[in-house]
Amino acid sequence: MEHIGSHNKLLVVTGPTATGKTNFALEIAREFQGEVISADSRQVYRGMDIGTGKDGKGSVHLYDVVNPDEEFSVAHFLRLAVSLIYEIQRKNSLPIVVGGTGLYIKALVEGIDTVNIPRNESLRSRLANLSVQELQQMVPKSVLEMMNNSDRNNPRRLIRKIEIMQENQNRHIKYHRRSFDTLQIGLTADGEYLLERIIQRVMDRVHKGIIEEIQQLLAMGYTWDLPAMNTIGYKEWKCYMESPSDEHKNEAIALWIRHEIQYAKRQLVWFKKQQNIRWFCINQEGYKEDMKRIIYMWYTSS
RNA sequence: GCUGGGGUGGCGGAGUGGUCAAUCGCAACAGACUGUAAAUCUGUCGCCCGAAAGGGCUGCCCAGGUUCGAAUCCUGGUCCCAGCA
Repeated sequence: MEHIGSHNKLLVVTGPTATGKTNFALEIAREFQGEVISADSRQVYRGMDIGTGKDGKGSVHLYDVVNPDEEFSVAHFLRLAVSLIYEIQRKNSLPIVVGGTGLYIKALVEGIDTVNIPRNESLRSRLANLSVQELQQMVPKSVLEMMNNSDRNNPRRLIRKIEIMQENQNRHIKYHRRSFDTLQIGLTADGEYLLERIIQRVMDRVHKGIIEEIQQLLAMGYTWDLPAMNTIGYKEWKCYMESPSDEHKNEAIALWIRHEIQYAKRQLVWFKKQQNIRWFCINQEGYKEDMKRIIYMWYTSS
């Protein structure tokens, strides 16, 4: 399992939505003999293609790995991605992880301590209807004090904390960071330009048939309360699906665009704190050549 | 033209004499984030001074009035909506 030299290289392409990450990654894959792995929490769902923008379907790993009513999380991503990376490296190819799900990328690059502690369904169902205050009372003061204010008020985080505490200590096996020789490329764009691209892309997806895609998902029995359906590009259509009209359609599109913009901003907040990402602005002349130069230098170094 | 309803902060929408710079939702802005992360959560959100506590100013269509005190009551104006003509 030892990887040396160019055999343990890992290229990561990340950044906010609508910056052309996937297409760029596919281009690099062709030029550098690599394989693309998606690091996207929504592209894993089968049947959700248009709304999640699965470019290069057929030549990207980790698209379509579960059905929309199945569970998926960073832990699943990590297991799948790590074994794929090893496999690709073994073939002497370059693994290229591309995606905007910041947590997934971070988990892959920096490791994540408690991944080995799985969900405890019975515990979760017991806690499901408790209020934030009740949940807070279940975690020790010392732990609570270590949490920041927003986490302390976040039921999901509290439940996870409780879940972790319930596990016995020996399950606390830390996830050891794989020591990949990693280069992280970040793609971004000026505010104005990013907005234009987002709007353009939403309209494209409407034309490509997002409505039909959702109708199909609903026909297959998937419901609006699934986490998968709580996805930008899908959730906005609930009202329209229940009573189709031009008005509802326009509302859905407007909402979708807004959510997409908000999402991009949230991503940027996250990325601002991530170290070791080499950023490139896509509305700058020659950015692609610069990136390729950097990648080439890294790729050929030992 | 008559009758009824209504005009509140960027928007939607509470409030019907004091505890109201005005619940709440949305938007906006700032931020958090280690098994739902395209998710979830936090803070700010009239203007000015202040790190904060706090203080000052303007304010619920407009103009007057009643009252110790009005977004809330009265009068007039104006605009919108519904019903009747």
